[in-house]
Amino acid sequence: MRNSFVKLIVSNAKLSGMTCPAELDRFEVADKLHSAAIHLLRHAAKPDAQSGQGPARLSALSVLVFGGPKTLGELAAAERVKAPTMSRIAAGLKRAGLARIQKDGKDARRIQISATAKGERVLQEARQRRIRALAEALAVLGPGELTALQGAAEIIERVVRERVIRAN
Amino acid sequence: MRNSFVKLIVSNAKLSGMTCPAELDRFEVADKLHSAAIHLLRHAAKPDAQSGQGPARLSALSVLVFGGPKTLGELAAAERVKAPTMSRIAAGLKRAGLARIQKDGKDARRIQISATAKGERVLQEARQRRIRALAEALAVLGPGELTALQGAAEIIERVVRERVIRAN
DNA sequence: TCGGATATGTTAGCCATGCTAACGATTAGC
DNA sequence: GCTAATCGTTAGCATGGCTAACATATCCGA
Repeated sequence: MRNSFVKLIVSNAKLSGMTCPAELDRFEVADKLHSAAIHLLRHAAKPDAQSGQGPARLSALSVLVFGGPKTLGELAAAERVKAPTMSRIAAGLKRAGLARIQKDGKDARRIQISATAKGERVLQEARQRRIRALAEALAVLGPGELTALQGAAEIIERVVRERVIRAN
Repeated sequence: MRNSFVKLIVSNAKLSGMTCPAELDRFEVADKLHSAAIHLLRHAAKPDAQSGQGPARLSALSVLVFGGPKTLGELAAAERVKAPTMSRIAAGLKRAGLARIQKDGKDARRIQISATAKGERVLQEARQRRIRALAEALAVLGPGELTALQGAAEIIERVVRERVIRAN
């Protein structure tokens, strides 16, 4: 999936249709952000391989660890994935001993998926490795730059959340 | 792959070992950035599906369009992917008429991969859709927030680039 | 110059992750 | 109670990562 979209102001201008300066800026910022996000995630993803689990499983496991037990449908929705995909991910987590699957007492169609102690440990270790790798990279920054990044992260979350809500 | 690592200050403190406030901040910022990057890319990736090409192909194609013709090895290195993987991606691009593959005159082992006119068009359209989706999301922001995001993107690029160089 | 080492791609085959279609079982609702 | 909706699974397809093993081609040292 690895990427490297070169940032060309020229092509941004072409894309935006040269409408106005504000428009141009948005496109430029969007392009830079996209590239930065790709590079940041590529950097952060490296340590995850050590866990022996794929990204989909780690991600689903994190939902279970931080969000508590979920039915398959809930987990699929949380991960924005279709039910068959999550069915397979859950089976993989169970096979690896990271999650348990129990019947729902009230609705026999449903299943309850929850993280095991081993699952919690594996997730925390993977998370620790990933965040530590990023945090080490951030160690070269001063407090002002850290604050800028934190603010940017919050802006991004807000913007994306608004879009998602509008889309639904 | 979809993710949603919940940000818990408590667990950050646990991860950092409670060494000092600056350490804690780095972990917190790292976690927020990671989450924001995932959500941003998830948002930006949606329009790409319209192109009918997978992300790996689009990404490799962008390298060809913006970086010019490449040998398979060069393209694999640019995408941080092994040769067999890029071999298959290149075959897919050729099959879709987005790239051409020519023999290298000087070294018969090598091949030259380059984007076709159709490839350029398809990439620009996909890129346009993707960046436009992001730019629309950014439309709710004021100039100060845009500037903050741009600065953050530059900081991220700098930090990650330094790490990559150091790792090599 | 020749022959082994190195470099470059390809093929085969594994696994993980996404999807849709089709199905089985269960529950809800009229 | 019968029909329709819901929930999960299975089967099958495509993409995209990997390693191992291979075929060529080039390089380099004896």
